[in-house]
Parts: sequence; structure tokens; C-alpha cells
Amino acid sequence: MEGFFQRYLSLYRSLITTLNELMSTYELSYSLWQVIYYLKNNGPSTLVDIANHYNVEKPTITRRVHRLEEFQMVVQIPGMDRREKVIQLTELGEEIYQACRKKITDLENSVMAGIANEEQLITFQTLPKIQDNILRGGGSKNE
Amino acid sequence: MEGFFQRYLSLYRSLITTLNELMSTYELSYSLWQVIYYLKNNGPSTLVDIANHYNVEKPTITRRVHRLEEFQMVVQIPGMDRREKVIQLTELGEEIYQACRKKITDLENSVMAGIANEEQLITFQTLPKIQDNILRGGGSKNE
DNA sequence: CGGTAATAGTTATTAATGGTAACTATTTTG
DNA sequence: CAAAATAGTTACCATTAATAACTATTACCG
Repeated sequence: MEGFFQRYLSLYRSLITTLNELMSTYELSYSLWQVIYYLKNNGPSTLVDIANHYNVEKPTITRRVHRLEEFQMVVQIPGMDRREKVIQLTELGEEIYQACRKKITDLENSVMAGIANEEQLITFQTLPKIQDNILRGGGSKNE
Repeated sequence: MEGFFQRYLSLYRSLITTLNELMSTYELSYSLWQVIYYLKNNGPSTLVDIANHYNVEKPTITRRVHRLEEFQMVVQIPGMDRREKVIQLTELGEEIYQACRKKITDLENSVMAGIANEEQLITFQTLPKIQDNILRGGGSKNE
């Protein structure tokens, strides 16, 4: 499947730019959206939860959460374990989730225009398989 | 197709990281590889050619070419039009192209392990359709 | 119990990547 | 020939994320 990466990666810039434009109305970028999305779907969580889920380092999430706090989309409350801060969506955060969710879903539908349902589905299902293969094989050592 | 972007972007990070690790042996990253790839497949070219092809701004390519020059993988020679500099691969650049091409193709094959040929093909064909839709629709104005 | 290791989170620094604006040098156009 | 267009560069800035070093708290274990 020579040329696959090229096609795959070529799509990235247009997509991320479009998404960021889409969300700029709400002062969000896709990276911030990920945090909101996680909180909405997993409930109040710690920074480490989020970092593990997206496979990024802790400082990355610290920054994102601080930005979301400035915009008052999330709040941090101390956990029972006093090392932890539990991050949760505010009312505003929930509202923005709803608005963005709709916009993103609309875009997800519109980029699939003219593509047969079965082809959409196969592509949808193939991506995680590829990711599994990468995580398994290219994890760093190839054993 | 809700959740498609999520899957797409999640794969992106693993893929680009793996590719960059793969090429770090040759002091390349994927962004530098793109320039080498273009030169190999289109022959000696100008900076503007490359920028147009990848849809990025000129300074972006200036930087990449300068890095490749430092590594002596490309040279710039003055064109007949004396504004232009024609960029071309050196011997070393060609060698590195070959070595990387092989590594990348190997990786392209290995990430498809366990995925039926037809599914690979459909995914391969669907990606550019999605990109077309994005470029058409989200180009900035939606007309 | 007390000390060491582990964990949650932060800050500072750095790197990769790419856009915008402003500029020079040359060529094209009319 | 003057003005517009084009190729390329430089300087500056934004986004994103990794690493290292640090504080505070909790868990573990002899």
C-alpha cells in the first residue's frame, strides 16, 4: 500500500485547520476540545486520567486545563486524595460542548458527502486497526 | 459518522511519531522527507513549486530547504530566471531517498497487517475524497 | 512508626512546525 | 520606462508538546 501515509497525512492539515476555525467561535481549538470531550464522556476526572487517555504528558494537560479555566469552561476542585484536583465541566462548559458537538458532527457528515455508507464504515473501522498495528509494532522496540 | 475525526486524529499522532523516529536515523523528519520526495518525483524544482504542491507558505519551504542543504542532501543552483533557485537532490540525497523509501514502504506494509486488501483499498481511496470535501466546503467561505 | 518510593500536579525550558508581514531582487506588463 | 507581479529571504509570533526539575501528598515496607 505504497503512498498510503502520504494520503493520510495530506488530509491532516486541512482537517485540523477547518476544525480549529470551526471552534474559534467558542475560543476553542481541537486540543482544548479533547479535554471537554473527555470530561463530558467520563465525568469529573484528574489531569492524569486525561493525559493517559490521550497519551500525552502531564504538562500538556496542565496547560489545556488552565486555559479552559480562564474561559470558565471547567473548574478544579480538590479531591479526597489531597494531591489530586478533580476537573469538571461548568454550566458554560456543558453548553459549549453541546454547541461544538453539533458543529463537529455536522462537519463529520459533510466531509462524507458522496461517499457510500459502506466505504465510510470500512474506513472508520480500518483506522483503529492501523493504529493498533502501529502501537504494537512501532512502540519503540520491535519485539 | 460521528467520532470519525477523533479516530483520524488519534492515529495521526502515533503515525507521525513513528515516522519521525524511523527517519531520525538519517536526520530527517517527515516534513523534510516531503521535500526530498517531491524532488525525487518531480526533478529539480523551485521553492514555489514545492510550496504550492504541499499547500504551505514559502517561508516554510525556505526553512526546510536550508536544513536539507546543511545536511548536504540538496543543492540550490541559480535558474535562468535569476530570481529562481533550482533545488535538486545530491548524491547523498538520492541515497537517503532510497533508504527512507524502503523503510517507509516496509512500515506502510506492516501497519496493514491483518487488514483485508479490499478494506485497505477502500480506505486508500476514501481519504482523498474526504480531503476534497474539506477543501471544497471548509475552504473558508461556504459557497 | 519512620523513612523511602511512588504519585499528582506545576513551572521552566526547549523543540518542531508553520503562518504573517515586510523586505530585496528580478522579471513582466502595458 | 514605470508599475505590478514573482521568487526568495528574514524576523517575529503562535501552537503544540516533550523533558527535566521541583513541591506536596500518599503508599509501602522493614
